[in-house]
Amino acid sequence: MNLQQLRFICAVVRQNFNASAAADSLYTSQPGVSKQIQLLEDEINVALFVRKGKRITGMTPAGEQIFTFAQRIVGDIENIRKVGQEFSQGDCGEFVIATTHTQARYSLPRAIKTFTERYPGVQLRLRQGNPTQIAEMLAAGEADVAIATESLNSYAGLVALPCYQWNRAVITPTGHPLLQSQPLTMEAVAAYPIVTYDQAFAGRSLIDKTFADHGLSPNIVLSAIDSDVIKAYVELGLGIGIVAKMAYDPARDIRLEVIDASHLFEPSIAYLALRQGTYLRGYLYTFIELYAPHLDRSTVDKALDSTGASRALLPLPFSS
Amino acid sequence: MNLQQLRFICAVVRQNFNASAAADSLYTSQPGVSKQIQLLEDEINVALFVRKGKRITGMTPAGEQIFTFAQRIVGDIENIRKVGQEFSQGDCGEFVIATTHTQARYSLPRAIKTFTERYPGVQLRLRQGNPTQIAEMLAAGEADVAIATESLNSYAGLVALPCYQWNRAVITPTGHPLLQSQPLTMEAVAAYPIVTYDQAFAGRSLIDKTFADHGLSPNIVLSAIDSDVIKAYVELGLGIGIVAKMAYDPARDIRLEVIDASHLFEPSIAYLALRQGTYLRGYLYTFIELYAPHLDRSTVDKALDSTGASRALLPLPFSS
DNA sequence: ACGATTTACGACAATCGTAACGATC
DNA sequence: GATCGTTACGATTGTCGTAAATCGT
Repeated sequence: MNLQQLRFICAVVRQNFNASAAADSLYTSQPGVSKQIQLLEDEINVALFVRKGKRITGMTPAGEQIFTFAQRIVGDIENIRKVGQEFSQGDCGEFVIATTHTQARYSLPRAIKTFTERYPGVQLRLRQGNPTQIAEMLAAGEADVAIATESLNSYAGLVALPCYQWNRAVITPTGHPLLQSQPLTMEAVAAYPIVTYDQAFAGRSLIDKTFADHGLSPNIVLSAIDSDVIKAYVELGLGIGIVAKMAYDPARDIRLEVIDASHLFEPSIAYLALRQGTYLRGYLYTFIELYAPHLDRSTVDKALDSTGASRALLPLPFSS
Repeated sequence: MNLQQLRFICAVVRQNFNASAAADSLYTSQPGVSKQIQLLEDEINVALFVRKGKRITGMTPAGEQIFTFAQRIVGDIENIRKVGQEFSQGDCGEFVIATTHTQARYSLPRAIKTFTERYPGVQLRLRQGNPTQIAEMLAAGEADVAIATESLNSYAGLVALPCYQWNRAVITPTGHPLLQSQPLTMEAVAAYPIVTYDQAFAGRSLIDKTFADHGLSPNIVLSAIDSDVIKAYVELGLGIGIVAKMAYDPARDIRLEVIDASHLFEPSIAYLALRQGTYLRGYLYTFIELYAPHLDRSTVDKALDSTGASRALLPLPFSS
């Protein structure tokens, strides 16, 4: 048995039981992958994969059990590498944040600016995607942290930490009639065509739910994945926008006006997610605390090696 | 990086930083061990061991961190092997119980008899030792379970499950004057020379504490590690014995008489310990349930992957 | 001076990639 | 017929053990 064999198993599973794709993802030849897997199966005397003729279609029960261990092993190998870097290179390395446009554009810049100043040696990379992609990147080890509002807690093996609450605002072109209706009501909002986030983004599901709870069927004329696109179309007069309040910048958005909608929609919580059982480089703790000051090192550590049950025990983040 | 290197690290640590002993324990040459460790140190760019000249004396901080991961990896490798055996060989394999004489002689036989009948293919081995040795055997992977009354919970990485309560009895030669003093008191017991368990065995510490709490200084003329030796010396008239009640067998011990001492000493609890994070063969669950019926599979699983905090949540065992 | 670790070197084994083959959809 | 997995084989690499050198107690 050797590490390569375990890596191959994990890759084949991750690539939906496609050995060729697994070989590509590990920059090696496909026959090598097949052979090593067979060698391992011979050694432990159990078939790991279900084969239909020559095609791999799934896992045996034994394979599933072994896969969980193999996963943890390759994760630990990665951890060992990180410890090595931490002690040899100190504050150098690569740091990949998987996040959504909204977070990247509006909530992260301040923390990232301070971070890059403090750690000039750390190569910072932002990878954008929808919440599902983000969770997959994190789970696959392609990112060190994931930051988003939704669907980070559904993935097994990930731990989501609440970072901050945020509220929504309605944006309109200047001089829009909605600006007169104070206080703002759901009914008033629903009377106009709406531009807002795409499904599965930035709490869109909560927006839908709130309208539904009021018995309203809003006319969503356009949905987009990022606030800037939404703002652009609102400026064009396509409709009013519902966006994260933090996305409105009075200095820049001179052709838009904003109406606070905190009282209409429940606040959403942005989460920062980590893989369970990963070794965190020192600068990662610093970054997390810069981004969400209540998440200090010991809090993160506690959440990280708990089996997820303690998520509810985490301190509630401040409201903003 | 490869598995052998990680095995070597674990062995060197376990052998108190003696590379030669580590090599022996893994049936390989010592230069190979040194070389592989150096290669790994080069690869991750960090010294793992502190060397005084050419002698290995300890670990660096990085080494300690890496060691914990290496340990888990080699454990998981073992787990994978076990899964393989479980599915390929079914009810075959080796099963090592590390335990004390008292447990082996008096509490285990019934469960073991049923077990061996049900699993004729399983090679059962009993390894005796004092509680510390037992815990070490288990931690080192030389045993699958450990069963003892004391000091199994002190070891990190082990999970101790309460199995049953047991009480003590005083044994005397036939016709001993102590048999007249009913009910039995601590003072009456302390009036005679005593033969009982050795330090660190079978709740000896509790016996000492109980005497001390009564302000008594008993005359312990002999201490032994097993009940049979104690009984032999009591038969010879060396003194009265304090033993586990289950150690008295009215049919065999015809030259001895017994007085229940359950009201004098708090009951002790026998624990069954497992390594955290180990994969348990199916027959192991069966054995545990045979030995302690309240420890069914799901209870054991829960205790096994919790971080130890849930020990207190386990159901209290029945009294016997 | 002895025990323990590192260095050097040679034999062996394992892995990897290319190429060809067989099966499945 | 295109994709996917297995088999075959040669080149390379890496690992292991013996022997010798070096260091520290």
